[in-house]
Order: sequence, then structure tokens, then C-alpha cells
Amino acid sequence: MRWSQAFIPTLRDDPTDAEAASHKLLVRAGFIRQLMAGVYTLLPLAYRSRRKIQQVIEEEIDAIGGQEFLFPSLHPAEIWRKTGRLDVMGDEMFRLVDRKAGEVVLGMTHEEIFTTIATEITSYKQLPQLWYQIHTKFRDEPRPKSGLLRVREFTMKDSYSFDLDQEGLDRAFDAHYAAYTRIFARLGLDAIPVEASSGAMGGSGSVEFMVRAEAGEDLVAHCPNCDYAANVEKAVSEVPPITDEAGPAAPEKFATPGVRTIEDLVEFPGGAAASRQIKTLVYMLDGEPALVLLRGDHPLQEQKLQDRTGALDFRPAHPDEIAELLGADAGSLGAVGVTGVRILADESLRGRTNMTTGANENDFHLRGVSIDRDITVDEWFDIREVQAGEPCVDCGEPIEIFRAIECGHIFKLGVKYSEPLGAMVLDEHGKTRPIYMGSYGIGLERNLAAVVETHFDEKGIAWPVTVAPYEAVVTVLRLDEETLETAEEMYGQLRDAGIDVLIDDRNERPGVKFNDAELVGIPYRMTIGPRGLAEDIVEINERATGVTDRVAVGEAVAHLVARIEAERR
RNA sequence: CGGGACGUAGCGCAGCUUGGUAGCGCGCAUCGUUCGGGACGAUGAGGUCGCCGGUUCAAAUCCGGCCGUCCCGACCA
Repeated sequence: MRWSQAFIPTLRDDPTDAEAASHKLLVRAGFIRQLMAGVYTLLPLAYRSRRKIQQVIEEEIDAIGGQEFLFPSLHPAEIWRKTGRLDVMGDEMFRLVDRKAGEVVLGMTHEEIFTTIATEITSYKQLPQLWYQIHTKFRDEPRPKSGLLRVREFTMKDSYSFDLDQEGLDRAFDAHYAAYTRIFARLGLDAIPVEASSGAMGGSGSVEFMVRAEAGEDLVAHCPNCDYAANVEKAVSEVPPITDEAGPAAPEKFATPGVRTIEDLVEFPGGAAASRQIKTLVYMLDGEPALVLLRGDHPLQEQKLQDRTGALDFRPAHPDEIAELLGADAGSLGAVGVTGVRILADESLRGRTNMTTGANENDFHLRGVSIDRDITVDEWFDIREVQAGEPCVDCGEPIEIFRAIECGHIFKLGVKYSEPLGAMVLDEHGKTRPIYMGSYGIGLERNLAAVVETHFDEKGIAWPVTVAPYEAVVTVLRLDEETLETAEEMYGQLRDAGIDVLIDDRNERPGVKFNDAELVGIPYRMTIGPRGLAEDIVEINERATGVTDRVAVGEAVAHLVARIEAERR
């Protein structure tokens, strides 16, 4: 490709509305343009990179036995109704009505649709099967952001495994785990597998592949010592035991004027340390109020609460709902003596005595509260969010918490979809059994953005060869006859050698060409100018390191081809 | 959904307080001089000032409504 003819609209300024590095750079370097909130056009450079990611994924999924399909994006709402997910997905699902008033949805994932085809599997002899596609997903995200990191229309590789039993599913899951590890490595991503919440997908277990990045929207708890890693939505840590005094025979009410927060009560004379307080939160779970109890210094992890309770509709209660329920405002709430309301408590409160909590009367608290004696806890859960520095459950070392991008997610689904949709087989004893399923997803554009998030500097993007839109650019410094002729010769030879190469034949000054090549992030630049040619040399510059080698004209192509091929993987 | 901000040329912005000819930088076009790290000069093209309505002799500017976009919190590849 000739740069003079290529549509590579680079910009001098960062777009104002971009925050994330990948967002700024992909716009500025001419890879993407926004069409509307969370919807982007991939310009030729981005499309080339995405195709390379796609190629890597196809190779690795094919290598574990994947068969590639292409499923529709338009789905009848009815299929989603059968598994109950028409409601679960809520407003995140794009819905439309066709001319015959039929309810139609746009696919946001494809468990139901793949399973519909899988009903044609009738015998255990046909198992296992591993099916996948690389296609568009639509999700009406409440808040698209950060360029390609979180969008409403995107490309996903989604695969689905079909096995006779749990052991088969485990094997398919492990095969994907290994394939994903290879995929991310080839893309130049340092992806950490972490335990994750399964959310709306359901099933028995899931692993997310997380890439550490400032622009990431997930928090990962990680132990640097033993490599324990989990999404904070799932992560656990040790809670050092606390020895309480027995306390009084019954709770004692005391006045706490103006005390509204845990911190206020810590400071208040006659108050209590945060670890000796009971925090009382009110949540509406599917329309029903529930008290949620935690230690004063422990934050609630809402995803855990949602996972444990299975609530679909889920929100903190409004102030008026709280007042009506408990007769006091947030800041003076407690669970002592409360009946007729579901009370959920975090495990760390078990057996605690002599605690302090709100009295359900504004400006009053109770001290000397013993959980078992004074509060009717209906359900005990692990619902607290782990904090950096807490001891690792496996080795006791302090855990760290960092931001990360979820680049892939693999799920053990079990029979959640096969049973309601009737994907059954006869086993070797002639018995009807539901197929065990897994599902496995990688968002292509998000991975593209994740590569940028981890491969850039002040000059622009620095693509790994495996994802770069072009592997090399031949930069022609002067368009005089001799220089141009040599450059064309090199360009032709590189193309013949199978290199994805651009020739920058624009009538621009060298600085413009250097800056554009560095902004776009092409891994190797062959610089050809009259000065070098006078000495029979060209320069080969590596974008990532900035290192420039002077190479004899006659050896330059072979030199560059060898380096690029070594990095293709 | 709750909170905050913004919408003026392809991109980045000023003008709005105090109503009266729509401006700057970059980019773009033509010509000339330049040419190993975003050149210089000359000439020029390009804007329904987000949309609808109101006030006014007159609205980018004042008022009302709507739409769009971004950012911060609750959701996911």
C-alpha cells in the first residue's frame, strides 16, 4: 500500500472527549471514528489489526478442535424467553418489532442460539462438539466509555462446548484455558487468569483473563507471593479474628447527636472502633427490602450480594423507603429487634459480641450488641469486598488490588441452557441426558484497545508485529529519482517476501513521515534517503525500542524479513 | 438510572457576561521557495453557530423545551 493513497487520517490533537490512552491514540492515529455513543467505525488500519487478531484466535480455537459457524444477529425473542434471559438481560438487550409485530432482539451473546442447533445432536457418539463464531454482538450498555473498551456494537469470538458429562466439560474448559493463554500471549498481552463471578451467564465456574491497565474497569485482587488472583466481585481474603468482651446482658441505647457515619461514631466519645461496629445497609432485592449487615470497616461487594441472593432487580433503597421500613434515616440504622424483614449478614460478623450499631431512632445507637443473641440473621454470606493489604487466604501474604481490562471470559455452564432448550442425547445405556455446555468469549475490539493500552509511549502506539496493521513502512525521505527507485525496489522485495508493508511516498517533509509512522505504531521502519544511499546503506528502525540499525542496501530486505518473521509467532 | 459538564469549519478552540458584519490555530487547495524529526510566503475554499420554539427592529449571544456527546458512581467481551 502507498501511504499517498491510503486513508490514514492522523490528527495533531487528542480528541477532547477521550480519556483512555487507547481511545486518544486510536482516534488520533486514524484507526477509528465514532458514529454515536458506543459505536465506532473501524477505519482500514483498525480493520487490518482486527483481522490479525481474528486470525490468531481462529488458529488457536481450530487447534483445539473448534468448528467455525456464522449465526444470525437477529433472534426471535421467544428463544430468549425459554431460558428466562429475556428478562434477565433487561434494557441491555436491543429489542425491535418486525412488520408482522413479531418480537425480535439483537444478539448480545449466543448460548440460546447455539443450543438451538445443538438440539440436533442426539447421541453421545456425536460428542464432544466445539463450535464457535466470530461475529457482531449488540449490547445497549448503560454507559459506553473509553473508546473501544466498552461499546454497544462489537465483534466477539464466542465458542460453545458440548459434552456428555461434567468431566467432558472440564476438559473442554481446560482446552479453552490453554488456548486463551496462547492467544493472549501471541497478541502481546500479559493476561492473568482470575476467578470471576458468572453474573447473568449462570453456571458453576468462570475464569476471566485480565490485562493490567489504568483504563481497565475491573479490579483484581492478586497475591504477589502465591499468585492467587480473583476479580474483587469474587475475591476472598483472611479476616484476622477479633476477640470481643462479653459485654452487657442486653444492648444499651445511648444518645449520639449528629452521628451519621461509621467514622463519626469512631470519633464520638463512647463510640466504637469501626471493626466493632455493625454497618446496616438497606437494599431492595426484586422489590423486597432486605437489611445487609457488615462490619463497620468492611465495604459491601454488590456483585457478591447479587450472586448469593440471585436477585434480578437490585438497588440500594431510597431514603423514604428506609424511613418507612425502620423509622429512622441512614446513619442510625440497625437490625436489633427487627422482624419481618429479610436480614443478610457477612460471615465476618459471626459470633461477634459487644458491638455497636444504630438504634433505628435518629441520633441514637446501641452498644453491647451480640449478634447471635440480639439479631435474627436469616442468611449468612460472604458479601464483603476485599481490601488491598489483607492477608491472602492461601498463603497469608498481603494481597494487592489493581485495575484491569477483561479480555476474555470462560464459563462452565453445565445444563443451564441445554435443559430448557431440550439439547439432550442418549447415552450408552439409552438414557436421555442433557448436554453439558461451556461458553467462552473474547471481544476483538476490546483486545485491540488492550494491546494499545499496554503498547504505547509519548510518540504514539507501538504495535507488536502480530497485531500491527502493517509490519513495516518504507519511509522515502526524498522523492528524487534514485531514492524513489531504490525505495520502490525494497518495497517490492518486502511485499514479495510476504511482509505487510507500506511505502510512505507522500510529498511530505521527513519529520511528518517519522511522526506519522510512530503515531500509527508500525513496528519497523526502513528509512531510505540520499545520505544513506551515498554510503550504500538504509536504516532499519524498531518502533518499540527506538533502536536504529544501519544496514547495507543489499542486505536490508533479508535482515528486516528475518526480524519480522521471528516476531510473528 | 443518580450527579457534573459540553455542543460554533475536517480537528482543537475563542466569541455569549453587555444582542447588531462569525473569528483564531492546525488541517485542506493553488503557486513559489524549501526538504534527515510536524517548513516559509502569497492567494483561496470551507460554518443550517446541535434542533424546535419564544422575546426583540435584530439572537451564536437572552428565555423555554428537546436531542446529542463526554466525565464521575451502580453493569460486561
